Amino acid sequence: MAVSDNERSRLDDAARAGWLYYIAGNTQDEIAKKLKVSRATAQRLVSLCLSERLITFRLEHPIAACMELAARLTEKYGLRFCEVVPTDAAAPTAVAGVAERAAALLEATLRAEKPAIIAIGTGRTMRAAVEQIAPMDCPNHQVVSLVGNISPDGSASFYDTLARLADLTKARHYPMPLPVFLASDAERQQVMKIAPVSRVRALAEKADLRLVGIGQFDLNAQVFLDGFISREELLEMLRMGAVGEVTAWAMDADGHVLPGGTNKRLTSVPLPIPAKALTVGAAVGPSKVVPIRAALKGRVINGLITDEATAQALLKG
Amino acid sequence: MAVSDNERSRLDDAARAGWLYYIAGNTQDEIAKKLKVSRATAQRLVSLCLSERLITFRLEHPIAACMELAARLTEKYGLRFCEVVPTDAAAPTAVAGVAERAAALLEATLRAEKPAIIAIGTGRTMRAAVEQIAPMDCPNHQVVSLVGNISPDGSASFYDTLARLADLTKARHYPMPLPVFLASDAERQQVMKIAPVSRVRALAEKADLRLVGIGQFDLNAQVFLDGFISREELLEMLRMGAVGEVTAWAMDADGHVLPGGTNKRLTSVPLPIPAKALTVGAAVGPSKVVPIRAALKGRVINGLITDEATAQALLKG
DNA sequence: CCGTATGTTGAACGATTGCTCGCCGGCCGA
DNA sequence: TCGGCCGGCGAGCAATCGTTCAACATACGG
Repeated sequence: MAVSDNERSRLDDAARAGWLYYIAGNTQDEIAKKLKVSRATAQRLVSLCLSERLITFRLEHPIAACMELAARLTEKYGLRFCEVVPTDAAAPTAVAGVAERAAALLEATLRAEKPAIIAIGTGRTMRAAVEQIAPMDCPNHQVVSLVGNISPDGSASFYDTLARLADLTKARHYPMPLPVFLASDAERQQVMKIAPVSRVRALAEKADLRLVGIGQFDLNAQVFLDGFISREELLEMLRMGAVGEVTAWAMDADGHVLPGGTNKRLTSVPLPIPAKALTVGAAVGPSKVVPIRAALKGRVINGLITDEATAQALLKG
Repeated sequence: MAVSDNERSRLDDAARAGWLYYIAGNTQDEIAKKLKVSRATAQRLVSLCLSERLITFRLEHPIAACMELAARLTEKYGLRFCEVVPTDAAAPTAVAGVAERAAALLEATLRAEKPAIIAIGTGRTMRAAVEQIAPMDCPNHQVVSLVGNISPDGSASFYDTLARLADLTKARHYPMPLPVFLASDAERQQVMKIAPVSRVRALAEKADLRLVGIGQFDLNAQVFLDGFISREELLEMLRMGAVGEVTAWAMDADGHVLPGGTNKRLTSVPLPIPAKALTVGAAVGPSKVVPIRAALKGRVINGLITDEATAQALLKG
């Protein structure tokens, strides 16, 4: 209790420091005086406030060039939602920008009165997006996972996006209590029948918003790097034309979900084609251009969050 | 048109700069390189982004609301000190929160090198504040009472805030060795002259910090409930406009200390109007709103410790 | 065409900030 | 109980930032 009290008051102070710094525009020296701590501590508090995401930045101004790109993408692919953020030339694959927009989308949905069901995928971008969410109280909303949360070694300990999201928002959450891949189609058929799984799938299918990452499907495919599928399987999928994946469903260049290979033992919630509910993909970087284009062509997604450079590349194709 | 284009693109650049700075975490040097401008210009763009409110900060922490309220109260009433603590919805008149802050203020003052004189009032809040003080060794400081410490029945045995404070801090202490009320103005005049009393008053007038409770003045007035004044006197004071009290000095709604009635036989140290030394009032609860507002209006206090709900009510008036 | 008024720019410098390092006090295991 | 470990703290320093200033560009009126 004493620990959590300490913890509490430290975060309180961090929030105070952050408020004084970013909102009231005090210098760290002034903050130090006001909170009666050394300047070094004031600095630590401000930085704690940042790292604990007590404070978040939101850019309100639509940048013309980005708007333009978003409009053209919307037009070209008949999107229901599209946001383009500036590219950071020095770090063209940095997810901070799209993560921030994805977080904004999540927050907007969660802040709505009407109880919403939000389905979410996995990956670096989703993780970063959830990290950006400001703590809030949304017990009326439900968040559900589109992808199994158990890794090949049987642990559920790798970073759990859904749990973190639920933690921050107090929304009811429904993880998919399965390995991402099972051993065979037969095993999958069986498992799909068990109540907790079918319940999660049913919920996911009613989702008002699906937010997913988009992965490349090549020698750097995340499912391969993480050891979910073997090299042989990867190569077979590539032979079958796989270029990208959404919630681990491998797709070819036209966005058709491949009927065989590892897709046969994948437990992710199926992708309605064309996407019915608002389904937003978020990804940046040269290596994501082909997969994103595939997902767009195949109507796997009907919303997109990306950056300027990627948007430009998508429009060139 | 050229102007508005310029304007537009400048704001665009500002937004970009702000994005790169706050969201992507670039330094201004990096931004300067990316936008191909000098660092000075990059700085100007970031600062423009701020001043044009292209970017906003959102602090999602209960403390944020408190800070905001404190800032507004400080502004509205020209305060030198203001703290707002979260309201405990389950116990809107609980003094724990403000007591803790009041204790922190006392401790901060006592911890200072420079010998300080602290004058203190009475009441539930003061008592709770003193209870929160951590024992410390401050023989160089002096604490003095603003209110007599003898109750109507002649005993000095009721809870003695000052003695407890002195006990915890080892500070030299100067109680006011008088009944709170004497029988008449004449008697008061006489008693004021005796050395111990005038010494305490002289000391109190030099106090670096005055910390006082703020009381309502109605049928639940503490001075009435404790039997210091009669029902008839209370009613007379109410007819004269009394709404609240600070160190038992009855004030009207504008914070003017009433010239007659029970104030004529009150022994409390007079309230300099407007308050000169840092004079902090501490109070919480719906019934305290009117008295606090009076004290603020009348410049009886120039510092305040209260809670969110009370602060909100004060700002509405 | 010139001179002035206005505004923008980058260099420079002082202020502010972030970070590293050594120190201290509390906590845990021996 | 004692030593070692760990986390937090402040001193000090290097990086970063904010502002001033003089120079330069541009617009505009004479």
